[in-house]
Amino acid sequence: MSSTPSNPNNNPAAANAGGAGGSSPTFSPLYQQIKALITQSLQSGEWKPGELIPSEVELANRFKVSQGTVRKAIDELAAENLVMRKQGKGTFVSTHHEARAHFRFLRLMPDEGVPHYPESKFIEVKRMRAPADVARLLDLKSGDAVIFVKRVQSFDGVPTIVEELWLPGLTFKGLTAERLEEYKGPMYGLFESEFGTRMIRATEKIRAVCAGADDAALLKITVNTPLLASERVSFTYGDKAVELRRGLYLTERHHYHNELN
Amino acid sequence: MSSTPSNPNNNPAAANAGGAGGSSPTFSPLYQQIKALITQSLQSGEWKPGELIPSEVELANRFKVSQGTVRKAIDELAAENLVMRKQGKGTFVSTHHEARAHFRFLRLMPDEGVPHYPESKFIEVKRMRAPADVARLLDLKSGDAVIFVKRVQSFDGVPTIVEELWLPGLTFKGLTAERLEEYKGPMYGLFESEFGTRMIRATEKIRAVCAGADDAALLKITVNTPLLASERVSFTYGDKAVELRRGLYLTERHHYHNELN
DNA sequence: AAGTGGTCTAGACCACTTT
DNA sequence: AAGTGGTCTAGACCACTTC
Repeated sequence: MSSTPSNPNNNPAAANAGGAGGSSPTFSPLYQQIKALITQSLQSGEWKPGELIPSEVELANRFKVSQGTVRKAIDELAAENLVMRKQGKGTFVSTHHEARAHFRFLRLMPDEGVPHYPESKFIEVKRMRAPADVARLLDLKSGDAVIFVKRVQSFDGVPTIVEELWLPGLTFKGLTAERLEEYKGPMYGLFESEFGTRMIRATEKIRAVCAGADDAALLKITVNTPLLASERVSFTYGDKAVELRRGLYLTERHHYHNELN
Repeated sequence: MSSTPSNPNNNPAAANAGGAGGSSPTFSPLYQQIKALITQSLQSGEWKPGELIPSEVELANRFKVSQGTVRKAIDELAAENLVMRKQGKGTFVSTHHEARAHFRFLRLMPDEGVPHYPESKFIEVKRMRAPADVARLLDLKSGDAVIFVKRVQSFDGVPTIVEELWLPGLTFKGLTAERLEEYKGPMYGLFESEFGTRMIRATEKIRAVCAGADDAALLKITVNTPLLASERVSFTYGDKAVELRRGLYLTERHHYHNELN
């Protein structure tokens, strides 16, 4: 009946994820499909951390959808910290080489003074076979190759954190103590630049423990000093676990900061 | 030049927050103004926790803006957990009387098994004058009346949490031990229903400490057992602090769970 | 001036819930 | 059938950045 030329939303299926059209029983909103396509380009490295991604208009043309649909997709990616929007300039792929990204994962704050990044001293870096518990958390098979890292971090020369890390050997092949020591800044920045693996999310379990003899020596504290113990599993795109990190935090001049929303 | 009748976005100032129009040097997007108006209605109790708020169409008519603008305002309120959308039914004011709300603030999870809410045993409830540190965190004057609460919480009969709370006496006038004891469920639910004060956000500082004699007795553990110590300040609308809570958590069969995004 | 993201509108249709 | 939120489009204009 309508004589107006408008014929919106014929859902041209222009942006399907490349599967066989029609046989898939699962449907999702267009903007979710667009979001998935953009995420794929991020994951594949088509657009690298720190780089500009195509403008909303260009993506809308490419995917044959309206700018508003692309916008909604990017809105969600921005909310998940995968990209950052800058008015007048464009949308950039998030990177760990930024002050603002550092404190998303470093939650230990000084009781007084401004937060800053600690210095690292590496105690041990070696290849080994994954123990059962590590393999389970990293979604590997027991005995698979992993890289083990142990380090102490200090704030203003005061040893405060002892950390042990396990990384999948396949993903981080070639990681050496020298490379770690010469790199300044968060490890996640190195992982992103050198190994193309970007941490985007993590879960953490925290408890209180007493310092053992070894850890007490490293932190220069007395045995049985109470410490925060954190077990963190980090994930990259596709919810793939790529790091297990167990840390002990001295909380005499620092605290773990959290926001409950 | 355009002959089309469309004259959108003349920004009719229909939805200004009631201030003197024109003299204010600060401008904000329309949807932010709408969001502020809706928040005011939430804060004033015009729409109470659990209730349905007016539909998007009705709010759009009321504020003389498009439905899309109201939608964007509500989108943000939903992201902040102030309201909950339910397709086909409407938008509801969030409430602490819900299973899904409980675990936003209770982060202590069992190492094994499904999370559930602990039972409370109240040790002490009294009115007192705010010590300096409490007053500072609650934005009161030192010596102002506060209500002090101390309780022990148990999971399956195992004492696990010792908590001390300080509440502004003015806001929580009439809070008694009896009322607390007969109430089942999270305190935030009681605060919301009985005192019209809804917690919407909190910040937390966490450290590791050793159990002292008193706390060890309450938790039935030995002195010097390591415990998680949490200091939480909770806020209601307008970033007003309304609770200080200091908790000690036994983390032998539980852990503090956190998601880093 | 041109390009980018940010806001706002108007209208269509869809999915879900209730009557 | 009517009402709600959810998706999608098309187009206008604004604010900011760069050329």
